[in-house]
Amino acid sequence: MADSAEHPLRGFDRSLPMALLRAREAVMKNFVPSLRENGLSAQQWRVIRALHENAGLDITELADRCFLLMPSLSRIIQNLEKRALVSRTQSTTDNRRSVISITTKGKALFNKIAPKSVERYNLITEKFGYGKLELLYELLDELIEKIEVDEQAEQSGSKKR
Amino acid sequence: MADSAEHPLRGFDRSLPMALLRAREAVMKNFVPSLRENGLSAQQWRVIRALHENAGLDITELADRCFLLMPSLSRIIQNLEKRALVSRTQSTTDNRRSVISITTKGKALFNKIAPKSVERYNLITEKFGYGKLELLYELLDELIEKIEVDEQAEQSGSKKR
DNA sequence: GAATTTTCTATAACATGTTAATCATTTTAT
DNA sequence: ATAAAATGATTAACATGTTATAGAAAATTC
Repeated sequence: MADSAEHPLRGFDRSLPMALLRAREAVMKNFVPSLRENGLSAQQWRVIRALHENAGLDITELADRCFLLMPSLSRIIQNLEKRALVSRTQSTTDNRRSVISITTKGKALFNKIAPKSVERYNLITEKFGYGKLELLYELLDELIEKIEVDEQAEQSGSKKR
Repeated sequence: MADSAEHPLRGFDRSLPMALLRAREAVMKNFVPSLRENGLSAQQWRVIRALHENAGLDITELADRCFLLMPSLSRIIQNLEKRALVSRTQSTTDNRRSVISITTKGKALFNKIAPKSVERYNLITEKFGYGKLELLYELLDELIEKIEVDEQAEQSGSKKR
């Protein structure tokens, strides 16, 4: 048996979700102010970035890449559309589908913000160490992988379907 | 010079905030359903836990421990108060201060949920490995530490006060 | 090919995140 | 002691998270 049955509820501010949340907040503090100066939230920035990498995505695809839920993304797109940072066209092959693209204005904003983000990111890499950062990525990926496998096991196991 | 100036904007779904977010979401999926069955959000559960560990906290202290902003916490307490899971009294030494305590009903709910959370946590520990989990904690703590130092340097440096 | 099911998107309703503003109550400065 | 500043908590206003629901259009089944 593993040494996993004797721990009570962890120190709470030392729980895993809390640790991840704190770390994320600490990282975000490096990026949010510069975004805010340019009138963008972190989520809006994610959308802009995704569309800059690959313009012409339908909303479901965009939600997947940005890790946003559809209702949130739906509102975000409406917002960005009003500001003419993105544009929407209807798919010719599927009338349900909207295709979102970044506009010239959106690209300009991206080009204004991106260098600062790179700079911030490099600063973090420098302070924390490249090796440790890579190790952290690996651990996070592995954590996700192991946990998600678990979910599938539960679905095909205890639950129906 | 470190090897930090040559990276363009990272692959995006491979950015550090995104990796931390994904990991956190994956972890939370293990806890949220059981909380939800008992009518609690993750944030409400944090408050209940904090008060179970130490009843009689003022709201600022509670916000700090739960890593919640005051406006959010203010609303959460109002909600929990309506449901009689926590109670509020006025500080005798400082009339601005509210002191929040967990009620008997709140404790009962805690005792109902806590075992399941422990179980879930142990499962994660088992799947991911105790050593890796500890390593992850260390890395996250160190990341936070290094980044926050950076913030202070900026504050006393380029910005005033 | 009509009925059923699935998919894509949007909306509803409520909780939370986030910045700014407000208000009352200390605390500090003078 | 009074004015000024700081603190504890709430509210306002808006964006997002989250689950459920709805609607239209495709895909599937029969």
